[in-house]
Amino acid sequence: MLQFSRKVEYGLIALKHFAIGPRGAIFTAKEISDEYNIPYDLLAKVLQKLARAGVLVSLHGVRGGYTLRMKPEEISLATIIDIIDNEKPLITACGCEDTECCERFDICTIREPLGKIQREINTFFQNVTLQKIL
Amino acid sequence: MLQFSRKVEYGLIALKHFAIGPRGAIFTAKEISDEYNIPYDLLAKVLQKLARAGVLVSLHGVRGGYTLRMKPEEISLATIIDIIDNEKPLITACGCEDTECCERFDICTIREPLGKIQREINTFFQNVTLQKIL
DNA sequence: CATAAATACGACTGTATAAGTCCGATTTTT
DNA sequence: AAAAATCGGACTTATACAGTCGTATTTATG
Ligand code: SF4
Ligand code: SF4
Repeated sequence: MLQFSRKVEYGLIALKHFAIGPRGAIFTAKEISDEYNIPYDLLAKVLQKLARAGVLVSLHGVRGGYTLRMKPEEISLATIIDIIDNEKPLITACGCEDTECCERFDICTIREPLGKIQREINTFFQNVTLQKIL
Repeated sequence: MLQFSRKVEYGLIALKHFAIGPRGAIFTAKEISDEYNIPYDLLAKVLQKLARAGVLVSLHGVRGGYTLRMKPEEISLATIIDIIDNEKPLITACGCEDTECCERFDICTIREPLGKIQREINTFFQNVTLQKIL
C-alpha cells in the first residue's frame, strides 16, 4: 500500500505532540506512549533516534524526557523518514547501483523514469514540514 | 523504503515493452519474462490482472499472448498500482475507517493531515501516465 | 549517598506481507 | 491429437516490520 511505517507514524504523532504543546515543554516517552496508546519500547527507540539526529533534545535521569530542538517549520517529512527508517523517502525506483542488488539492472527499462518520479516525490516530502502537519 | 512492489515493477516493465513495440504487437508472458529475467509465473499473474482490468487484451491458445488495449497516455500509474496491488497508491494515511483497524483511531492527531498528503500524492500518480515513463 | 525515574541500546522473537512456486484446467491454433 | 498459450487457486518460502526484553547509564531528589 505504499504507506508509512508505524515507526514514522509514531514519530509524527510524538513530534506533533511537542509542537502543539507549550514551547520548550518536556515530555517523557511514557507520557506520550500512554496518551496515544503506542507501545512504549518502540516509541522510546523512535524518540532516541530523533534525539540522536538533533530533532529532539534528550534529558536523562529523574524528571528527564525530551523536548523539541528544531522548529516545526524546519523539520521536513523527508528528514523524519530518513532518520526513523534510515533511508530516503524513495517512493519509486530502486536504490540499486549495480547488478549486485538486482539482476535486471543492466536491462531494466524503468529505472531511469522511476528515478525521475522519485526525485519529484522526494522534493515534495522535503517541502512538507512538521508545521504543515499541525 | 516506500517503494513499489516487484509486481508493479514487473507490470511497468511489461507495459513499457508493449508501448515501445510495434503498435498492436503480441507478446507472450514467456517472451517478456525471458527478455527481462522476470519469474514467469509471477509475471503471468500480473499480466492476467492487467488483462482482466482491460489494460491488456489476452489471446488464448497457440500463438496467443497479450497486446495493449488502452493507449499509453490513458494508463496512469495510479491505475496500474490499483490493479496489480489491489489498492490505491496511498502513500500516507491509513485506510482506516474505525477503531477496528487501529486502536488509536479516535485519538490520532495525524490522520487528517496525512490524508491531505495522501490525496496530493494520489493526484500526482494519476497524472503520471505510461506515456511519461517511456 | 541511596533510590527512583528516566534515557540508551543491543539482541531477540513473533508476525504479517510480499515473493515465488506448483499444479491442474481451459482455450485455440495447427 | 498435440502443442502453446492463458487462467487461477493453493501452497511454500523469504524478508521486513513490529514488538519485546534485559541491562546499562544518567541524574534529580530526599
Ligand atoms: S527492476 Fe529496475 S528499477 Fe526495479 S530494482 Fe531492478 S534495476 Fe531497479
Ligand atoms: S495511527 Fe492514525 S494514521 Fe496511523 S493507522 Fe492509526 S488512525 Fe490511521
